[in-house]
Formats: sequence, C-alpha cells, structure tokens
Amino acid sequence: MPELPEVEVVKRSLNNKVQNLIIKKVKINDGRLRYPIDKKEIIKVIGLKLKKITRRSKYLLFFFNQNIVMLVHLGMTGKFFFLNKKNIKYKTSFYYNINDKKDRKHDRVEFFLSKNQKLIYNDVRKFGFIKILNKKNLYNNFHLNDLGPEPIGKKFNFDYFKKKILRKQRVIKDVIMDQKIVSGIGNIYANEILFLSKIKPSRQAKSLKDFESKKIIKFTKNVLKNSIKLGGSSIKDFSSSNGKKGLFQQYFNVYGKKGEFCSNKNCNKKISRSIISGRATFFCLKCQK
DNA sequence: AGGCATGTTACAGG
DNA sequence: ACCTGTAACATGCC
Repeated sequence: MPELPEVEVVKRSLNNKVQNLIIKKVKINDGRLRYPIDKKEIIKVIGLKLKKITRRSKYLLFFFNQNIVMLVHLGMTGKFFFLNKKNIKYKTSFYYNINDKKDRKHDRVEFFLSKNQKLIYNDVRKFGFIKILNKKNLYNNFHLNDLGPEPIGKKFNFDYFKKKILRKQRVIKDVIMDQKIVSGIGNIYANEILFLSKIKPSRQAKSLKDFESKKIIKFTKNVLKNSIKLGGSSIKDFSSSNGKKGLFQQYFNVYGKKGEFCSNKNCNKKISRSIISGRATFFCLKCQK
C-alpha cells in the first residue's frame, strides 16, 4: 500500500486525531509481524502521552514523552484505523466498519487511548513492523541510519544525483528505488516518474544526459507532492486513517496499465510491461527513450 | 491452480 | 569489502 505520499497522508491524518492523547492499554492480537513484537518493549508506551508523529522516508515515528519513540513501517499492507467514541457507539462508521470481519481479522495491535478512543494497526500480509526506540539513539539502527535524502527535500538535487549515478552499473529505475540513494520512492511512483521524464526504465543510470537527470529530479518532486495533495494513491484499498480514499491513482499514466493506450495524445502505442529488479515495470516504448 | 501484489533484507555469487 | 541479483517473508485476489 504505502510509498512516501501515502505514509505522509497517514501521518497528517493521524496527527490531527491522536496528538496529546495518552496510551491506556496495548492489546496484541497477533504480534508476528516482520519482526515479532516484543511485548516488554511495546508496553513502555503505556501511560505516555503521544506528542507528535513525523515521517522519515516510508517510516512513521511516534514521539512520546520520556524520550520514547515508536518506529512503524507499514510494509505492503499496513494501515492505521482510528476509532472515536462515536464510532464505537454506532458500531459502523465512515472510518472503520467494526462489524466487518474482513477488516477486524487483520487487526494486529490495538492501542487504547484516553477519551475512549482507539488506534488500530491492521496489516494483512504482516510485512510491517513496530519497534520501540529511545529518542537519544533514534538513528542508531539499520532502518534509519542508511537512508538517502528525502526526495521532496532540497538535498535531493541535480548535483547530488549526478554524483550518485556516476559510474553506477545499474539501470535508472533500480537507482531511484534505492532507499540509500533517495528514500521514499517505491515501484508505483518510480514507474510514473520515468514516464513523465520520458526515460526508459532500463536505461543505464550513467548514460543519462544532464537534462534527463534534471527531469527526473523535477518530476520526482512534482509527482510525490501532487499525490500527497490528492490524498495519496496506491492500488486497491489504500485509505488514510479517516477512511478517505486517495485519488492519485486516477492520474496514473503507466502503472498497472499494460495493453492500454499511452496517455500522450499524439502517441498510439500501448503500454508495455517487463520485469526490472524483480518488479513489474510499465512504460511506453515510443515516448520513453 | 498459478501468478501477482505498494517493501525490505538476508544471502549467494562474482 | 563491495557490488549485484534473487529469494523469502504472509496473505488474498484475479
């Protein structure tokens, strides 16, 4: 489900709701996530106040008082549901259908909050994880210490990018999905960015002309920011914590569009599909060079 | 039934 | 020690 825009949208929607609430209780329904949940660790948040949630790449950081930070990665299918008093009382809600067994089945961890509210971590495939860290050595772990700059930040610029792709024996799609080079771009947005940049995903990174690298930088920022504005995307059932569907997938040009006509008006080609670095890759043979 | 899926990383081989 | 590519993780959908 989530690449950078979706995680950002989740962060924003959660911050509005859970800020300054206190964790009353944590219930683990199934702690067998990517890293099994350490019960001794996770109960550290009980009694603490949630100050704010930030995002780094595709990771969410929940900051509590007492220097405790909860690091969350949503994997492929991780989601947060938020239930307020009203939701519980009325059983079904816009946010979350409490009677829907399909939803409830994958509720892995439930955080009981003050004011009778609840935050649920739901994850079908269990590729996500939750870890408790100390603020003082927050970046002292292999998840966060190696990450490249944020793609929508100033550090991801032409000079930086050129230095990184110099001499690299790798294809460009692989490079922009490398979290050590730039962190937050996943398979969907990589496909979209390269289509807009008119660059074939299989091009060797070092073969890019300067103007092409500049296009990649520009469209990376455009696409990600635009998607955040539209509430994210991602296929199927992505929704933010208030249940709103992301609209960005309506604007996909290539992802998942094998066999459909290229979206460029003057192009009559159909979108191709291949595999690069083990992942589905969509592109227009005519428009992308 | 088999292939595919938004992510990360352990591992094997060069 | 680095660099690269592949397989694995768990589950559901088409």
